[in-house]
Amino acid sequence: MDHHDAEADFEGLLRAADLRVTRPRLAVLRAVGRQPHADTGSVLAAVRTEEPTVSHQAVYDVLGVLSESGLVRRIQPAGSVARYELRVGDNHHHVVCRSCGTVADVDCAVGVRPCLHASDSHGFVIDEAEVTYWGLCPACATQKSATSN
Amino acid sequence: MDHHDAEADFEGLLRAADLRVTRPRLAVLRAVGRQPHADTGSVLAAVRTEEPTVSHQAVYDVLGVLSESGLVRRIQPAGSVARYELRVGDNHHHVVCRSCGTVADVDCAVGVRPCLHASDSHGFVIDEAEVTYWGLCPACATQKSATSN
DNA sequence: GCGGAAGACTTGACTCGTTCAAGTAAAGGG
DNA sequence: CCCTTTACTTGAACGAGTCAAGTCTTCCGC
Repeated sequence: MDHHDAEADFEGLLRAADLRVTRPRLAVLRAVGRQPHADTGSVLAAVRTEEPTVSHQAVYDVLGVLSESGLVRRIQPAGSVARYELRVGDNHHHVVCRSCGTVADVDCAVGVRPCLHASDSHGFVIDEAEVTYWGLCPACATQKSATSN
Repeated sequence: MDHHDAEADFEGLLRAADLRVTRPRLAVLRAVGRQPHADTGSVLAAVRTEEPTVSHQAVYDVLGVLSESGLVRRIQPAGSVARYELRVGDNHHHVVCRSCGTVADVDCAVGVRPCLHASDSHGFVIDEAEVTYWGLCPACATQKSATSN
């Protein structure tokens, strides 16, 4: 038991996923954990505060393998670049601000995965239902109503 | 009543939306109607079969204003370029093939708009719930199971 | 601990969907 | 039919993401 009780055991997660433990991977996991819904650029910047020599290609590669392995989740709302989060496996959803692009988590209203079944799926084999709510975040909503006064 | 009974009255739709009626706009509407879920490049190609001199910028502009006016709907599944469809206002959803990217329509399981309500929306003012189902299309599904034999 | 093979990272060029900017052409109200 | 508004053309630019070649690390087996 070390002094990082509150932090996830990223090294263990990587080993459990049969992935090599490297400084860039640990730094990316910490960065995504610290800043949920960060885009690649933000992750890169955050990583470089701890590991200044990490290349942008490494961050793309790492985010790619972590996504494939299910250690991070990649989301990409229309009109946005790819964003990443550590919260995986609970099938939660997202609400996106149409004005500023801010993303927030929304718990699944149904709770089972996939949490919706399509009425007619055209023969597709469906494994996930992704829900994106669109609207205005509190800040943009008050701003808009103030402007229209 | 002209000889195009089966076709939508695109000119009327444009006028109703307070948009000028132009040859590029009519051609884009026809193209999107013919080929639902087409990306910008396909729309451009289709438009040029009728109007060979239309620029690619014009297609971007037209798709932009038609989307804003609600005459076409823009979707952008993660990892895909923007796609467009004429079917608007019925809040239907989409199923996307993880393997080949094919998109198909799925009727809304609930039927009201927004068809889901978030349990805790963090103060966001939500106006739409967009559902994307992920899986494999019939062709890719049979291909995969054949390969793994 | 140590060596070697598999895999990760660095560097730098490049692709391509999309946007920007300036000038020309067309729509449609008066 | 003219004039103003707004669309469209042309051509350059942007930026997220990818590709490719070479170097460095990880970690397994000894």
